[in-house]
Amino acid sequence: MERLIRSTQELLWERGYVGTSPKAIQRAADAGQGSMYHHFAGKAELAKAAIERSGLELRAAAEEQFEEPGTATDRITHYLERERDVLRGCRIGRLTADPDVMGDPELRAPVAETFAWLRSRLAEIVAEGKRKGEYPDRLDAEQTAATIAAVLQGGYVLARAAGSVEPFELAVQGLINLLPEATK
Amino acid sequence: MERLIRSTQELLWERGYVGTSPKAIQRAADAGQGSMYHHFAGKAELAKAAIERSGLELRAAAEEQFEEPGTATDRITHYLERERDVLRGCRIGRLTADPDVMGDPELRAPVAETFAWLRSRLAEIVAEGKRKGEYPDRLDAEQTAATIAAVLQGGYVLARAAGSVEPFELAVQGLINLLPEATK
DNA sequence: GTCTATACCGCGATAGAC
DNA sequence: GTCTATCGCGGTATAGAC
Repeated sequence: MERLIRSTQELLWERGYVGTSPKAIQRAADAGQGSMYHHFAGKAELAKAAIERSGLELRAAAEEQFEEPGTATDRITHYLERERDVLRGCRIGRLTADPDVMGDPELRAPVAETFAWLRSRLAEIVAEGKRKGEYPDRLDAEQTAATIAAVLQGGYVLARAAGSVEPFELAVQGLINLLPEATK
Repeated sequence: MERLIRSTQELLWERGYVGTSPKAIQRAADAGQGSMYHHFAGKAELAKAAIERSGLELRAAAEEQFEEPGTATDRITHYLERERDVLRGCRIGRLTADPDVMGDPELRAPVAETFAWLRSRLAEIVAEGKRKGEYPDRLDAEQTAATIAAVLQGGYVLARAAGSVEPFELAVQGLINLLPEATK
């Protein structure tokens, strides 16, 4: 049952919801048909569990960087430059392309919540940077937070399109260079 | 045949490659089975034509903004703020999530080329801004170009996740505010 | 060129045995 | 709880008539 969820997470990441069949999940989890349908009502319910799990993991991984000591830019930079499996893309952001996920409120909710959390967490950090004089007052925390999150998500897209991590790294460095710096 | 391509473009945009069946295309194009397979060897070939077409259209639409008069920031801002069907996402960027597209060199090529073009075109504009003294020398044109493209692609992702254009608009404004300004 | 018929396969789920 | 059998449906393609 744990294996079913983990396998579903992997397959959703790689192939999305539409591209993932119950049979493929069972194969990957080394579980039988009966087992899967005993624990979960169907594909959607299993996907829901997997997406929620992935959302929690994303938050935990991000929070690790956010809690690092240092200035706001330090923490944001840590987060942006964290080691990532860039060419696999974002497990959550990916689902945004899936009409069956976006069309089902149960599946969509964890996706929406994950990004809502991420943006508000980033906004807190930017706001703190403003309070401490690291950033000018005119910098809008919500806007900047959205920009940071977007660069990551878009970086994945560009990298996958190019088949190379380069565009991702360029985009991230480009953003870091644009962030206001008190020290320069 | 023209209708087949157009319908495929629409369906790929909405449902992706995996989620689009030949039958659905035929329905949308009001064409028969035989007609489709007469003109195209199969789903992949038709998709290739549709993706190439969408790539050309994306380039044409972007070039329209890039050719506007004004400073580099003006032109970039025009491009970023152009009216878009944000919640539908990017027709090309979307395909990046599709393993069957990324796995087929024929289908992947037009996706890769479109973004390669976009980034190099944006880099030219940034470079011109540097030459004209609008941007400082230390601004890296390729990095900044990647950042701009990423904000758009990521903005779509965030907007779709939220079910609202707001995050897209925040991300775009956040980026514009981060761009160096000679006039302020 | 376009139509209809046909084929084979895998999807997603249910049923009932063990 | 897990297994196997079975089901109806749609995906993707081919064949041959018109």
